[in-house]
Amino acid sequence: MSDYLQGLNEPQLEGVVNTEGPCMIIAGAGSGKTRVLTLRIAHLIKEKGVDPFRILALTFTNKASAEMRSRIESVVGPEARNIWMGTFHSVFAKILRFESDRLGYPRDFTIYDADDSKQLIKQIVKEMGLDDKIYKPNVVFSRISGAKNRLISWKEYISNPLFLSDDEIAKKPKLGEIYKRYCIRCFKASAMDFDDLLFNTNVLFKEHPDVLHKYQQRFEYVLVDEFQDTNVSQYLITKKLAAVRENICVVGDDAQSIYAFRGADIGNILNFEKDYEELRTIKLEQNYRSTKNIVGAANEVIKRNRGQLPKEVWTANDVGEKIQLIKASSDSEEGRMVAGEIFEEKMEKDWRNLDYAVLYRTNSQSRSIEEALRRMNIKYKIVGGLSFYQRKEIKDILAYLRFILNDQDEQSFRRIINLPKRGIGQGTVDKIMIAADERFNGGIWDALTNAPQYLAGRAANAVMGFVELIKSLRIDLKKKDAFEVAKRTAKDSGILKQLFDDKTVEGLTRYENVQELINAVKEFVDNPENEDKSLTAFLQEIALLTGVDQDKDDDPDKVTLMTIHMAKGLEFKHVFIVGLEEDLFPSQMMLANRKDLEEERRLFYVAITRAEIKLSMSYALTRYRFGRLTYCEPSRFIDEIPAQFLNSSQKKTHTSAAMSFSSSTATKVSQLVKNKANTKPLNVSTQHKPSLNFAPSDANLLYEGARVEHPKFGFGKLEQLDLSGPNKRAKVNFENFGSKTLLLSFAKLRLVES
DNA sequence: CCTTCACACTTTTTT
DNA sequence: AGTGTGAAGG
Repeated sequence: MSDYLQGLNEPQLEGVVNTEGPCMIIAGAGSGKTRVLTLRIAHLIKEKGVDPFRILALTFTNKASAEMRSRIESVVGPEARNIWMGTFHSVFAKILRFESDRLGYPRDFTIYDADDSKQLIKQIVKEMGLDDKIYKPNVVFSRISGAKNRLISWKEYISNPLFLSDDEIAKKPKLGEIYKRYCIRCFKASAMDFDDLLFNTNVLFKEHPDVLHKYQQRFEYVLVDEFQDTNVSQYLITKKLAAVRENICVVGDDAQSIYAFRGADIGNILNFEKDYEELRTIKLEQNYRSTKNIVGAANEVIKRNRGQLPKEVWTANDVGEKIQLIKASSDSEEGRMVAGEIFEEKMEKDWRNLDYAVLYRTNSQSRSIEEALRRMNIKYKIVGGLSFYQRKEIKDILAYLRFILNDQDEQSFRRIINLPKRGIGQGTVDKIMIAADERFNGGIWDALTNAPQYLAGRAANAVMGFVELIKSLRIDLKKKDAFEVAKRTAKDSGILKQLFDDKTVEGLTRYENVQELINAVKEFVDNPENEDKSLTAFLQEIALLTGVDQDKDDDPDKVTLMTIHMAKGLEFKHVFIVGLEEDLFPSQMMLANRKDLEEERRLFYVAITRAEIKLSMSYALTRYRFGRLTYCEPSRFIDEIPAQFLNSSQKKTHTSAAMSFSSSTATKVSQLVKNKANTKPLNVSTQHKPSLNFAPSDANLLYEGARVEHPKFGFGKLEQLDLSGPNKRAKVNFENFGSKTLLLSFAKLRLVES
């Protein structure tokens, strides 16, 4: 037996050596999934003599693929570099670029990010004279995205009465038309959005059998990681590619499916069994990561979901510490308690910062944690959130680079045409776009170079200045490498100078960020692992970066802060799950139906199973949301963990959450308010102390004219009640604070019997 | 054409 | 709280 097979358990070994034919590995959390996948590939190369060029391995993040690659390399050597491995999006972007002419796209097509897409949708909605309150970019975008992920083209969409009547009922009858225009505009702009990369790959394979055939021949073995998170579009691509040899291996865990909102279809796992009769199914059930307490708690939580694939995750590890439950009076105290806990435990056990992760449901929760960590001088890093490449100044430079390569890229054009200010306002831009449409067959560049034909002198001159700038940068592109072009772009565009002249702190940071970007291009060009050093390749790479990829870190010893979604696949000695409050986690958006709530529960399961040795969960009784203080109740998820796994001294019963809120919470709240009042002594005397029995009334019981009590503002008369729309409001005239409009979703009002 | 100010809306998660 | 949009005025 080869030495790399040592130490594998029975099913793991089976997963590694049975390389032929369709195979599905259901891998429980922490069961050594990545190990099996990497060794399987290593085995293919080393034992079966498969050419690495003929292996296609698809992962969810670049980080996962980089890690797998290096682990394979440690077994088989540098040959591992030749494996086709990457995210779905990056692998098929590469293929699409190569085959772009088949679809009528230029090789240097632009990849639109979600921002670009929404911006374009906004424009289209406006141009169609529709109400952007009804056709919100986010909603429209997710509808379009959903259609593409299910491989429904705009043509099918607008000719299918089912969708149309759906949209009629949703009072958005024009969605199909928007979808159509959106696709046409993207194509005209020589741009593909994220979903197009998969959608168009499907089109490519469907309409060009010879191309499909080529790749079918090339890839003898197809492997898919995180299979539970693939959507129909992705599944079909892999299925088609593997259709000839059927050497397809998928690895996933239905209990960790957390991307249904993005079109991931858990049905793929179930269908897989139907699609391949000869399917070999392997279950990895032994958890090597976590303590018995953590595994036990996770099992109990996930048991509440229906329709799981039967499996029993167990561990031979120690029982370990019980799960710690932290109750805080406010979000900022939650941060302090978490930071304090880390500080103390680090001293006590001699652990390092990198042993810790703080996980939350929404990015906005990071702030209070950051503040506390900073105050205690604990180094931390935030994974995801606003990434480097999403910063304004960076996107500005990137827009220039994109436009140099693709002068049909409308979104980039709009971004840079007047940046820095060169006297080309909205009116002129509109004229240019109209001229492009009417006189130049949609060609933006032609419209620009012929500006004097239809623009007044001053505006025309400004436009010609811009044209000259782009032209000269383009000449550079032919002669010099991507780094030189990026450097000159930053300089010649005037952006660098503008930032340099801004002597504020933010201005300096922005200036440094742009320098940083130029360095990134340099690194890209200098990196021998990148075969393609073109500017296009660089732009593609950063467009498809995933959140977990971008930690180019000097000092690795940092506490990790991130959303639970980003944490999938990672592990830490001590994990904190913060913000375990109703309406936050589970999110209020996910309470409507069982399916959504179950996805939230799987998310909770993912969070729990990230912990190796210790798990802490926290909730706060008050929290600032939308800039307002709101009152919170502990999450139902806390109750789903049996007491035997919890640190009982802290385990509180909240069978009557409202009651406990009225006593202990109310006093804490008033203390909190007092503390705050110290900085603003004005309020001290007028601050209301809620009644001892204060408990919020059901919003449905409220009526106009009622006498109500608010924990902070005291007594008042309900003057106006607006229950229409999602934001139910009440206008209350308070005795001591005057008239205020309160959102009922936040404000707790008690009906006072008269 | 550009700047400033008031406002509304936001927070679900991401390739 | 923070950002983005639209109106008004310069």
